[in-house]
Amino acid sequence: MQTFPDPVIESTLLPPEPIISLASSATPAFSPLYQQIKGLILNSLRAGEWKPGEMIPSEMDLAVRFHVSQGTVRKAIDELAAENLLLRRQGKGTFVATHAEQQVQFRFLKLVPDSGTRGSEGPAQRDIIECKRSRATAEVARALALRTGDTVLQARRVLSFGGAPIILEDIWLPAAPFKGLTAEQLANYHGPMYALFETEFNVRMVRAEEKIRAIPASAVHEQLLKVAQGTPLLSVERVAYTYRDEPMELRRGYYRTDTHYYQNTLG
Amino acid sequence: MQTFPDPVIESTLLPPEPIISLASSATPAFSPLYQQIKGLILNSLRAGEWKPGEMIPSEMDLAVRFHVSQGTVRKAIDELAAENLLLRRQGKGTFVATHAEQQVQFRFLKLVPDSGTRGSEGPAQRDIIECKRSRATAEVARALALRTGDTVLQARRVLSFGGAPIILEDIWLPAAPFKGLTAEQLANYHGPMYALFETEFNVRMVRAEEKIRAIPASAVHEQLLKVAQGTPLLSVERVAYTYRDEPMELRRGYYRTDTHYYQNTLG
DNA sequence: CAGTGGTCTAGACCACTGG
DNA sequence: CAGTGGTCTAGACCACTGC
Repeated sequence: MQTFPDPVIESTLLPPEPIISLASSATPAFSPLYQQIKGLILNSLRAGEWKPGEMIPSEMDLAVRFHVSQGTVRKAIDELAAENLLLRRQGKGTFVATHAEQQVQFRFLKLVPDSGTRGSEGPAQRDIIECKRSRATAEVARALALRTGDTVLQARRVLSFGGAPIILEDIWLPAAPFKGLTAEQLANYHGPMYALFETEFNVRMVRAEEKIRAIPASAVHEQLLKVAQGTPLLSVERVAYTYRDEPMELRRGYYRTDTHYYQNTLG
Repeated sequence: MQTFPDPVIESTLLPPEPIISLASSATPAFSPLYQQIKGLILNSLRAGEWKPGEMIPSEMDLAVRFHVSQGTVRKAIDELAAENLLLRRQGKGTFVATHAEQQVQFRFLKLVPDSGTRGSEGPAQRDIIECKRSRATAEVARALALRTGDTVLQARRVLSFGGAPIILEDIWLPAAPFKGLTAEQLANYHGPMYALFETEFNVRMVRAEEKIRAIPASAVHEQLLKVAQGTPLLSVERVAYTYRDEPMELRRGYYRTDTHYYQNTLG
């Protein structure tokens, strides 16, 4: 800011924003203005001020609101867009990213068929095998930052592509943030789960960590994935995080890799 | 540029650069100036004007050289840095990224131990098992954009962590770009391969694609990785690319995942 | 202290979208 | 056509590094 006045938030119709400053004194941790703006936008996203799929205010509007230049807002949005939290569309506006869009339907699914491309096998078929409320084991509790014995929602489903069962998934969700979600609801829902979470519970999965191993198929796998016991399967354990970096889902997937492979790009 | 003169390259000590312009007429494909600058910097990298680890000219110097503003050069460098081709260090300069740095030693190796962190097991031990010149099979040729029967360098090695053999790797390199590399040289080299490629052959691996599957251990795996035949292993097939997006290495890795796992982050 | 990258502003104009 | 994001410039100052 230098010779310019500190950006300060005037009272508006919206809840007041924190006062922003460069804190030009000998601060131990210097934080650039655009990072603070990024934080403010993130707060609005967390608070649900703009919902997934909606358009956020224009760069100029935000610049006025935060009392900074358009360029500073722009840099903040740039980073949020790079993290896939926002989506810029030239000539239209900037939108809150969502899992409901067809294009990014399978952004978190890295399994592709040996021949053809992602989706060339037609739409995925999702069959819920089992769905119940249960208690978190120590392992599940650790992954979801819960206490052992806390209530969790548990589901098991099979994903089929081109008619063949390819993936078996066990899913654990903390019960609290998904209050009102019944086992029946889950069992009867056949769309992408992350889209359901967004629209019904204002829970958006933003980032995930996967641990991948090779394991032998068990009797359960034999039955549900139609592979012989002992057949090597890809075990993909995923913990998905929200805007707040809270773990919100544990998912253990078992992938058949005789006709598909897990694709990864190293940059 | 608008009312400013087109940026044009004057004759310098360096080879002349292409003339840059915004091509403001009704061009079918509009390319912003900073993208063109990015391309010019990339060309210099490809040509080896600045070698891995070296510092490139300052933003101001490049702005003068390309007849654009510092901000435009900055945006070009920003993208190259985001792609891990350049490395910015505040107060020092911008450097050509390299695999020789300790910090990014294992940027392409995503296997981590169940307990502890990457490198907590001490330095990796690399044992070359076999190393020879051979002919590209159809499969290898396809992956490396060669013709079947072209000469390739082939190596097999075992990586051990904490004394235990964890990874078996088969590596194929096209012979032409690595002219002068002998099987003996490879066999006696025990550092990170990508660092050797940079310093000795001006070949820098920039990006890689991996296909991951679960496969049963064979007799070879039993012998070299000390696992029972049939034990599920992670099969990681990697094709690594250079600045020019040419495939320069095919690597088939077999990972034990009983004590380690493949870690991946989904953004 | 000079030199580097990093931040911030202000203003102009371009490219794209939709009514 | 107005409104949006996208590009480009010029200039000022800040933060960090090493001599």
